[in-house]
Amino acid sequence: MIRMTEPSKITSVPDHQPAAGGIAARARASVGPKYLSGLNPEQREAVETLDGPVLVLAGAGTGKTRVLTTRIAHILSQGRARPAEILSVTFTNKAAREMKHRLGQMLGHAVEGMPWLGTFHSIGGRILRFHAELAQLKSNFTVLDVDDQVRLLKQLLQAENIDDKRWPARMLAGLIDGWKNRGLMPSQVPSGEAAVFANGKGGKLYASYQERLKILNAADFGDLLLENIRIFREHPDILRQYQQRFKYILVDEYQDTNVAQYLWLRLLSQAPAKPAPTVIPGRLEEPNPESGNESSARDSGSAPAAHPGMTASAAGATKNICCVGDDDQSIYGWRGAEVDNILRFDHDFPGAKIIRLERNYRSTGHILAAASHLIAHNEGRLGKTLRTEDQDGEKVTVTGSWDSEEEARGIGEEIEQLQRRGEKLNEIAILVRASYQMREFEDRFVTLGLPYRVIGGPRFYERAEIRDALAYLRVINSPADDLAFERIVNVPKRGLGDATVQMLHDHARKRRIPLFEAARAVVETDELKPKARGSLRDVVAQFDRWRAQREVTAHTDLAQIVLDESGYTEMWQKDRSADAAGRLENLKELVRSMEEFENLQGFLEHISLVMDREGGAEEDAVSLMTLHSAKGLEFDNVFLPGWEEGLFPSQRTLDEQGRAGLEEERRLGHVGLTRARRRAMIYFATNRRIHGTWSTTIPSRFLDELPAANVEITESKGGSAWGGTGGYGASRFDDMEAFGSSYTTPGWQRAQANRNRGGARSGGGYGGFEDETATFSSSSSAGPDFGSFSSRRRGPLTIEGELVAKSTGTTSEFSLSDRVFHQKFGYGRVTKIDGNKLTIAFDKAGEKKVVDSFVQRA
DNA sequence: CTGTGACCGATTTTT
DNA sequence: TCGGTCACAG
Repeated sequence: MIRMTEPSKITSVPDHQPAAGGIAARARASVGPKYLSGLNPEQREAVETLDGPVLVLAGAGTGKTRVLTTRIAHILSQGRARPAEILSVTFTNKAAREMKHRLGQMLGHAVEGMPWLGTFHSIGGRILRFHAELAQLKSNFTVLDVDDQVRLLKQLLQAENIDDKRWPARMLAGLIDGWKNRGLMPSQVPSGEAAVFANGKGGKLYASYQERLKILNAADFGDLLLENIRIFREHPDILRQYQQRFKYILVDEYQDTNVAQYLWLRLLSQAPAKPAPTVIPGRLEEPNPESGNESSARDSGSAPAAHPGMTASAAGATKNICCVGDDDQSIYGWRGAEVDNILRFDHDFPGAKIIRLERNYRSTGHILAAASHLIAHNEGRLGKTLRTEDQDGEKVTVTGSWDSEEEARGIGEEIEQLQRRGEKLNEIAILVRASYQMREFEDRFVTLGLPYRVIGGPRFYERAEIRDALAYLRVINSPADDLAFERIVNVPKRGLGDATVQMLHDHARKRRIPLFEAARAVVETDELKPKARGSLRDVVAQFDRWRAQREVTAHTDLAQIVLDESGYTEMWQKDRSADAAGRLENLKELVRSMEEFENLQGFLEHISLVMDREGGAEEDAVSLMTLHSAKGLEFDNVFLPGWEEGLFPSQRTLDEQGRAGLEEERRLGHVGLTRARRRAMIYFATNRRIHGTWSTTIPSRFLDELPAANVEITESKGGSAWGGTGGYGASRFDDMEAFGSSYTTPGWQRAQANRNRGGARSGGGYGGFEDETATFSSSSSAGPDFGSFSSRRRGPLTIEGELVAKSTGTTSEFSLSDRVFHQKFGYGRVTKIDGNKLTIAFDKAGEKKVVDSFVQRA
């Protein structure tokens, strides 16, 4: 492995000063090394606490990445480990790149020597390639994308004679993904859960899917970790090898880890077992969520002894693992992230040191106060109190408008106003809950001629043209890649439709050969009509030729040749649709990006893990994105439209996840607010068109949860706020008392009423928060005031019932055909049970899916 | 095998 | 309302 250049290269600035005494010398001085200066005491503690497990609770804008990178620099400069002995994982390629970049600035070019800095999946994939044969794979296995997965599952469904209308392949893909996220191999899936798909065939399908993957020499994303876990468990010697290698482990965004990632980390973070491998205790043995008692044990109080075996053998046996995260920013529960992981850290890693980073360097006082007060309504949290030494700044504004169109118009005007005041468009973002909200803004911006860019959306490697191109290359690289072959055999159109593919399948299965070889054989027979036979023969011949050329042509050139000769480029050139040009551009970009890799093989191995959305983003433009994709970003000015019940918090989340869902939505609100440096502007509309039909909405309950002292209710656009640009008649609002200076909208009133009812927890998902009216004096006193508020909230770290129930998949306490009552839908009868989700036939409201905590026995 | 109309169903997204 | 998927006709 590449050695770090020299310790003395470490500086806190990118320049290369000779640094006579070197870092080590300075480290011994009381001041400490230079890179530590400029850290606040908590940050510094997080960097310097090198031994044992550490959890850094890093609130929004508190310098989390800085801590992570400085910690690595510190480990290296102290000579604690060499670069190749540090495992550092992130979730996204973007985060990994950012860390590499920052490290590069601190260390010079030593980053080259950090081979284990990457995403969970890329590192898992890397490890899996080393031991592929232990997973019945070859080291050049393919990583499947979602399309491939679905296509494969469709075939399995057909083979099993299952109606893929009633039981869509996508749904099965989702289930399998969920199981893999939870670390479950086919045999470990709780039978109840395996049965929910296709009348009990779910588990069997999962098993045969895995078998097919091995035959295809392929792995899906979930396998990259799951197969690691399996290998580590079955081969303690291999595990030990990695445990010995990784002296330090760092994890970014720990609140987003799922069970599989947690298990993976747990395995790697145990100190290497010396004698016979001891069984690693606690959750490791039973990722099986059916043992739902675990949670209550965990919950029932102060007993770290809930993991008896672990405390015994793990005390002092856990290595140096440092997880950084923020429970208040956990917004990916719906895709398998376990807030539990972070909430339970000190149980899982006994003796863990917990460090809170609470000084925020991003937002002004009012914004921070609003965000803190909002999130304080959550119960399942570890509790942090963000503070700033910045000025109060402007209050968070809340603006109501008549409908979503009005809302878009108002925001458009406000943006123009900001622009006139000299704000950069790059410093303005609109964060929506759901992507369908974006359309209205796009329309408006197009009319205004306001440059904007949508962030998120389909990623580069998810685009059809990229996948097609990759499929061509995959078939060249591995002729047995049936999924890739199937994808492009008729792209561009060659008259080789379903019928032909079906017969190739039959052939291939009978002779146990890949589709490509089947095609070669079939061409020699007269089973196909002359036309199809001719095109198929051409295809086979073309691939043979490309494979031969591979030996003598650079891989980038080969790619270009393939795209041209296959007619793929031409297909898009002929295409008259608006995005055809962009697709051709993407193809060029793909070919260009291949240069970074040595050969086709290397390119294909990494591409599915590393490809990212395009960079671009040079010109000045407003950013439009979902709240989810805004995590990790910051802007001077942030617009938060659509704060209405049903949309935000999303009704669906509430229905499906109950209270845990509400808390996750609230965290989303917290994430949104904390994106803003100087101005946060919230909007709600009274009427919104959802799926085509207009409906009247009420303001989000989250508005009620904002502290009055830091919020200003403004009139909708064009009005007094900045002197009135006239233009549109603001008059419609003049009559509405709603937009005066106090909380008097119907929603507010309803909310007040509900709140006063108090206690009725299980009713509508509304908790009763007695201290609603707690006023936050503005933020000069923010520190102490927050402190007292939060410390009142920071009770025992128990997790609210549903949260646990949801994350551990316990089964419902209800049984089929129970008679139940629901606050909103009235009486009904349970017709289906899926974990804690019930399907209930209501007497009046019809059949609905609800979370069990929302109903009571009637 | 391909192009056209009916129909269903609608969050959030990374790897 | 809109867009994707599916059955059917050519």
